[in-house]
Amino acid sequence: METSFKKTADNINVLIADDHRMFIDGLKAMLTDIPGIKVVGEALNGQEALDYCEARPVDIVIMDINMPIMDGLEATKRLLKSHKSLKVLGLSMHNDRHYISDMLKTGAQGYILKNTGKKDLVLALQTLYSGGTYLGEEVSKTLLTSFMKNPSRMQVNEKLSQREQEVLESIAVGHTTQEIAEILFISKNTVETHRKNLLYKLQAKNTAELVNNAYKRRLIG
Amino acid sequence: METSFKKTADNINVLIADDHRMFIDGLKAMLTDIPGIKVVGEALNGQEALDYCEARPVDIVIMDINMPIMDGLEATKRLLKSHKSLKVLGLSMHNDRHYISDMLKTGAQGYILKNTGKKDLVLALQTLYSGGTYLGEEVSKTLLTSFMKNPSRMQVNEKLSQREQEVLESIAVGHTTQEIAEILFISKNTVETHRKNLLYKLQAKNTAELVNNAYKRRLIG
DNA sequence: CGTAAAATCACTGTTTTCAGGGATGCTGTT
DNA sequence: AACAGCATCCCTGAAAACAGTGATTTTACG
Repeated sequence: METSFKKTADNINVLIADDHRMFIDGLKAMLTDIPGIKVVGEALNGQEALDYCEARPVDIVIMDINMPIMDGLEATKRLLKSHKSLKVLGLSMHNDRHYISDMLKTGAQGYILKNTGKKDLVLALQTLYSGGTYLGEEVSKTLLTSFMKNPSRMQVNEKLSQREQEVLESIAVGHTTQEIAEILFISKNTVETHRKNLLYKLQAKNTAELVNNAYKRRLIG
Repeated sequence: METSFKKTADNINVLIADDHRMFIDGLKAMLTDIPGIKVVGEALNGQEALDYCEARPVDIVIMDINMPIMDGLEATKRLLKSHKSLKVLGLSMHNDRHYISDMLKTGAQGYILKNTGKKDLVLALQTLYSGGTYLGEEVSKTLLTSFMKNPSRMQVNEKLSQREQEVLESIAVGHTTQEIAEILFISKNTVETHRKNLLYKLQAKNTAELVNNAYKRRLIG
């Protein structure tokens, strides 16, 4: 339970994590004249976001998903583990089912697209701060149509193992099974097994579709 | 001095074209306090940028490459055809050789990444306004290393024919040569020839790399 | 400690891709 | 008329991918 005393007069301390500095600067400039919201820091990758939150109090992290060093998903997971009261507002340019559900599964309380306007951004921050969940309009639609289409199938085989990921990337750059075997110091047979599992997990019937689906699900790119 | 006031027309009239409204707002906020630069308008796609430039005088267009309706390349081409004195500053998050060279070939006088800071952005705008060309530091590096690696080959085979494009897309979604032949009502041999030419043009050694490279060059996706 | 998931390896046989030639007709341009 | 580019078609042989099974070892976790 929260205290009976609401701290409405207090500023919401916001940390922006995005690898595009221009975007950070823009957001900061955009939020300066919003009363009740204060951008207290910025981070160019997940690791920096973690470091910052260790050092200073933060209410909400606006978290980009695609970042170098440590991406937004991993950063969110770790952040929420150590800072229970922290809120994370997922931010991405991709209105993609996998993106959104990954972020929400990880514990983010909100998800907005980069084409969101100032108004909705502020609304999202306020909603999260008061304990709610915010999804942009387009995002909600995507999630809904996604649920409609999916008769509960094909949910199990979502994540790839470490090894599968490595094989996938190697396939994508054009290596043959034999070459991959040599690169990873394993048998050709093993690579074929991984390839087989990849085809199944990504519902592809050959390498071409495999790479294509991997791009669509942002497993590579 | 001729007049007590310098011509305020010294202001650089900037139009921002980007499909992410949040980014536009951010940029605008970021440039408001820069003397000599004035953001006079915004466009969410290439078509809007064209329309705006027809209606009002613009010095520089900050042009995102990936936009719906009409992308930055096409918009730049058309803009420069009708407005000779206009400058275009290419903007993208991709530090990719093909992106950069496409944009420059189209006639853009500058190219910066979305992780550019305010300082460099202003510098870029001023450089372009005074007739120069501006490339960000990372961008220059990419271009240089690209030239180093490329002993002048592989420039000719840039564009795909209509048929090749169709075959490429069909390959990407997982169809086999035989299936594509049936879909396009042509012989299997013909499809194989197209596939062969695609592999050559995209410098790939198999379908996996083909799809991968096609994504990188934005031929599909 | 048991179990499940991941990673490893193996074999067989069919299908597909890939490399390498060569050939024709139809465009539009010079 | 000559030329380049595109689309179409054909053939062969080697290499790789794919389908279908089965099995062992390692690792992670409750």
